[in-house]
Amino acid sequence: MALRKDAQRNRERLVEAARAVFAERGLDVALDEIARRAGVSIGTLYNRFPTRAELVRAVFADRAETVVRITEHALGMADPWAGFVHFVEQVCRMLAADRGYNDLAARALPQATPQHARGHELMTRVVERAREAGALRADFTLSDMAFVIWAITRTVEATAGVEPDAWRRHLGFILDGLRAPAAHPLPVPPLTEDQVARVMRDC
Amino acid sequence: MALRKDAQRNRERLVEAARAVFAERGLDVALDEIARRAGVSIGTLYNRFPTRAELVRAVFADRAETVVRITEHALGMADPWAGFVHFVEQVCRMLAADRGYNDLAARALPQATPQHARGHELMTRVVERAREAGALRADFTLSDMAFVIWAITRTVEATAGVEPDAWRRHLGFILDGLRAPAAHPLPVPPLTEDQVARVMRDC
DNA sequence: CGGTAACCTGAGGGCACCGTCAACTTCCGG
DNA sequence: CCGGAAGTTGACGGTGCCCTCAGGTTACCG
Repeated sequence: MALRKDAQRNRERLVEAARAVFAERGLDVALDEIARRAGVSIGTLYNRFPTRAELVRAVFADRAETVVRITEHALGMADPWAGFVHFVEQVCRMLAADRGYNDLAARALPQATPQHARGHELMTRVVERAREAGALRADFTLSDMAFVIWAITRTVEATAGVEPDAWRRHLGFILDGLRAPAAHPLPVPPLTEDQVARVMRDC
Repeated sequence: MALRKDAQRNRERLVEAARAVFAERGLDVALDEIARRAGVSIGTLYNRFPTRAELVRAVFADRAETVVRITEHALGMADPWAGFVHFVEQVCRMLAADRGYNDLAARALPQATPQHARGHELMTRVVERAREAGALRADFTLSDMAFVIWAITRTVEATAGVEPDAWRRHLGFILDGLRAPAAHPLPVPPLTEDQVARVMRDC
């Protein structure tokens, strides 16, 4: 059962307005501001998206695909380390460009979506390829990517208004710690898949 | 003009209650919960601390001194790098132990206080000593400490409920990126003192 | 002991946001 | 063109927190 034509149009307007408002004000804006910006009543917003999470999911659905494209490009690069760096840099660029996406990543990381499985698999490949080439330190696991993203997320939050490129410096330090020759023994094992899932579930 | 005896007692109760509540629930708890926990009315809380920031300052005033002690201990260590690591580790331990302090560091870092000047000077010495010994990378500045703190802050926030020691692993990666031999050219200059100040002022 | 200034109290108005729903409007198939 | 299903509207009650202030209470000085 498809949506009626006007309902479909309103839905698109809402997503578009939400995209803009989330991007500039973050994920916690009042919903009625989004409705107003979409030229639609607050009731309609709740009709289409009974919960804030559903609206967020609709707005950022395409991001998962973007991440997939980034990983594919990374895997196409000759140098595995360069591919890894490209991947991380591009994802961080997305964070810096959109306060809403930054908020999202700070809480739930890539968020489970249809493409999530594919993105997860490709990310794994990017990481493993760099590790097996001996460029990425051997004790780095996929779940450690969370640390990288979280870290940049906070720096973006803090510095966006003062020096929007500061995260690049921060990422420079991080990457230098991930190269194989830099590795020193770590005091604690990585988070398990299960723990990562639980962290994300706790919103 | 000193406070009346009962007022002084209430003040202490409030700070004590706030310390506990901030620690377990973060800096954004409702103020009336603190008043209730202190066995005092909300009006009294506002009498003593007209603004939330003043209460926060009172609660965490002693932390500045703790940081000073940590730096002094760090400077007493024979190995400059070990001193630097000790300093960073201890500060991060404080973040992990207190959700309120973690929140505070995420926003304003050490917060300007009386001891701030001394703490700032000692921190500078810890950093410079490690750098001049050739252990800490040469392009690391004091303002880059913000990245370290911010990063851990976020990881603590995300993982405190699932794996309270996860930050130690994250810090391991970070420290490996700060050793001199790990250094690769950074794409962007450090934040200036002025920029750091502005970041902190924006709450 | 007063008497006064300092202090405490907690009900209440304000505000911002949430989420609902009965009445109204629009679409669309027949 | 019409009837009903689908969709829209926005006022409204609910919630949680903020902050104030008039009236009652307590400490302290002489």
